[in-house]
Amino acid sequence: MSDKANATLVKCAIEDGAFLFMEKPIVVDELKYLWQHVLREKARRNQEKRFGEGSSDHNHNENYYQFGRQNMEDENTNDDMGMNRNSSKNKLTYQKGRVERIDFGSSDNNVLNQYVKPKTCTEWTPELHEKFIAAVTKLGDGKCFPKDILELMNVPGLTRMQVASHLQKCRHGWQPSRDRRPRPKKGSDSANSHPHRSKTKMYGSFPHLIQGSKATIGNMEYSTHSPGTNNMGQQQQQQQGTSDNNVSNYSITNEIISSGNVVASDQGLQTDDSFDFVSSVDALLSTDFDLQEFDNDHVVVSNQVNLTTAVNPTTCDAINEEHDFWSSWIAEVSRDC
DNA sequence: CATCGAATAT
DNA sequence: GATATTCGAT
Repeated sequence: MSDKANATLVKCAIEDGAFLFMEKPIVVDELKYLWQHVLREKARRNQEKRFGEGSSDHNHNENYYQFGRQNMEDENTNDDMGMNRNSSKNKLTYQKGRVERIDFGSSDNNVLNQYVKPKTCTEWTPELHEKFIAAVTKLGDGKCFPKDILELMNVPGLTRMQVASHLQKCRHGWQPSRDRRPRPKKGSDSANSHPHRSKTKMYGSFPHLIQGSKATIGNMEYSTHSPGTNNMGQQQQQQQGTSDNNVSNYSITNEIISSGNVVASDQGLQTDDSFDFVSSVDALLSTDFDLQEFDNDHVVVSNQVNLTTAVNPTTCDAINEEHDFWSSWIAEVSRDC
């Protein structure tokens, strides 16, 4: 996984033995399809056993075999495929803050949101920042605490940590250093509505702008006065990601296609939105994904999957095993996310 | 025990 | 540079 997903990187990963390259942050919808790759590998190996492995392009796939061995046989003996290991920590490296999306604007985008990869970071748009400023203003100097700000802002999905982070940024860039009260070790507190705050520690201070310093929110510059007069709106929401790579890679793309390993796109695998396990197992039997279109960065698979491989008893067993495992695994994952 | 916020990581 | 996360402090 990487937060960069240009074709060159993907190619390197694949050549190094990766089975599938995923762009971070991972979303559950992409994860749902992972089991198919495991199953396919299993099926492939079953076939290999029966027909002998020295047959064709064994060399070319050396790394690929190793990958399979480590990640499947090992964990089969564990019988939990490693899911119990640091289960809480492991949970997909699916970090809360990273997948959150904040839309306090238009409402009709729920459907669309299912397909759009969440942004990695909260973007403090001018609109968001205005709410922040409003809250901070209302609270006043000495009472600007993330929790209170968060409440006043009343933005669904926004977290206290994010507010705290933003507050910190504003204080750093904006606060005159002279106003910084020292931060001594201990101190008995007595005043204020916040009983546990030391007087000396500079809690809840109002974000101030240093004279001459620049602070940007979204792409607006803010000065000490009237932070509200900006109308840029949110224009540049999500552009980047489509361009930004300098590699011309039709050949690379073709390699990926012909190697048959990678099917990934900006929007996740789009073969089956309903995620039906039974039909997905069938789908697994085919390694002939139909490639419909691609750009420099992505390969998109089509909706139709051809069932070209015959089913045999051995394969069926393998399929059922994997099916059961991934069913529960994904169920668990879904629950926690 | 919640949460603050400077320091640090990403 | 902006945002997220950590971690000792309160």
